Amino acid sequence: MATRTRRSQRRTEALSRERIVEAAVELLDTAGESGLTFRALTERLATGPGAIYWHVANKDELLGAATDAVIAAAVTVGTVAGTVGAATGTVGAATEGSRPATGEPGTTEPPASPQDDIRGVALGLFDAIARHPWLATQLAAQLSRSPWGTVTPRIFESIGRRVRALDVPESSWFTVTSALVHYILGAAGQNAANNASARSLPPGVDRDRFIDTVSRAWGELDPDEYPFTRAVADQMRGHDDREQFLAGVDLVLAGITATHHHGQE
Amino acid sequence: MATRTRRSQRRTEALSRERIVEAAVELLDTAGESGLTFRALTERLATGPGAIYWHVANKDELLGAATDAVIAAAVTVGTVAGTVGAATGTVGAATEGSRPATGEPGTTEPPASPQDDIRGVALGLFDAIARHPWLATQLAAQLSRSPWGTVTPRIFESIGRRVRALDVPESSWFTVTSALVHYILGAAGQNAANNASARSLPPGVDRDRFIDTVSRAWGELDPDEYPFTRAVADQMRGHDDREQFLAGVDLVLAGITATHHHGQE
DNA sequence: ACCTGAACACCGTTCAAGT
DNA sequence: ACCTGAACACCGTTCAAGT
Repeated sequence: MATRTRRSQRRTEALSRERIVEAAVELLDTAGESGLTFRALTERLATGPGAIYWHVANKDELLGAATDAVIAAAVTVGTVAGTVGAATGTVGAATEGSRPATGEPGTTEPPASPQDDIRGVALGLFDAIARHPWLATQLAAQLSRSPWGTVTPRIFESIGRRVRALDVPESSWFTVTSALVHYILGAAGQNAANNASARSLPPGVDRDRFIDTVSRAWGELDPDEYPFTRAVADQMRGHDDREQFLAGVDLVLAGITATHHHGQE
Repeated sequence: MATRTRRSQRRTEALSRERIVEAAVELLDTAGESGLTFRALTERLATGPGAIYWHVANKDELLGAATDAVIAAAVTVGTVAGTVGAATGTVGAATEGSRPATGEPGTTEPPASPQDDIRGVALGLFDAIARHPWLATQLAAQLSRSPWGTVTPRIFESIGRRVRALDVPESSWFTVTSALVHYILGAAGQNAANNASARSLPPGVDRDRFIDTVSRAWGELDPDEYPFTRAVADQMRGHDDREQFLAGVDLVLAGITATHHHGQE
């Protein structure tokens, strides 16, 4: 009933699309996908549903805008650390994807290779999706609703620029970039899904214990139907999520190099 | 109002979980994700909501069961054409993934390479997701709800067995299989998303015109923010979806071979 | 131009009651 | 054991009315 102590917080700023999207992201982060309702939103923003509908067409558009804002921030910061440039969606732009990661262009280090650059962007997306687990579902939904929207091109552009820096023939740019983006979104999405369900477990069960649980469950599958899965069940234990993710990126990068050098049309 | 001519069809069979899941899949296929409601379901099954709740815990479980049934069928048929074996979820098992595809183990052909085998399974999943576009969203949702569920192991097992047939060291099985599965689900999901929104366009606009539209939209993006995406906009035109998908699979396969042969730990 | 808030249609879920 | 169907709580969305 009583929502913390935040109720009717005497609106200071005027309502705006930006403020609404910001509140939506907060709600999604703290209360999950099912926590984003117009009633929760109106309470948090101390207004009525009609006011929100003045700035936003409907819930789908709101979810799309929230997704776009977070992705835009994650992808923009990837470019040059510190130089945020033109972050159109400003929600949390300063902190998104800040964790520097393996081969990120650092402070005094020599310019990174295109490969390291790609790893950096990939990790930025991976971390953003890990921080906002609802992105896993929403990215899929958003792409269904409008692939001509802004979120796909944003990701595509960010990866594609680095692909251009590899020695891949121009005729393969689209195929290669698509493959990278698909792997990144697939892997990051699955990871976020894992995190989301780890979070919903009985409290006191932390991340490691969760992987342990899944690993054990896989180890106890029917030996006739799932021999392989049983066999690798304990390989998933102790593996760091981000390392695992990067290993996959490297696999695709290796494939790109191999395919290009051998020149098999 | 009037639902075709199927209303109150004098239930012949007794209600069962299987029949409910089957009806759910049909509803999802014909009416989309928003078309699956308990009211539509009760009408189609000529029963009340209470009856459904006797067999199924809630909507999430129903969606999970529908997803699992379709994935199980798609993945099982991939093994040996015609020998369906133990198809636990029988929804449309006969027709799922039947289109033989490039390197599928055919009638009189020599046994396919592990690579061709992997391409076959990947295409089976790709086609299943293309036929049931709601899978794109539901796979993501399902993995969030219960990664210890049966759908992940099913896909993992199916790909993993073929990975074992490649000359990859056992210590890399998990990483390599994960990478393949992530790419497949990511790419198939995005493709299904495209199909889904192509379908929701004003009628008379077919698949080709849709890609044309997106391609043109990408070609008209801001040159300052999206130079790369603009440049490859017309590469996406005329590209066959399945070929594009297989090219990505080949890229990952090439990466696996390259990484293994060079032995870079 | 921007906001209010009651009202509407619809949805997932429950449950006392039937067979 | 299995099914019925009215009822409940809640949700997205609308709209006449206000400023």
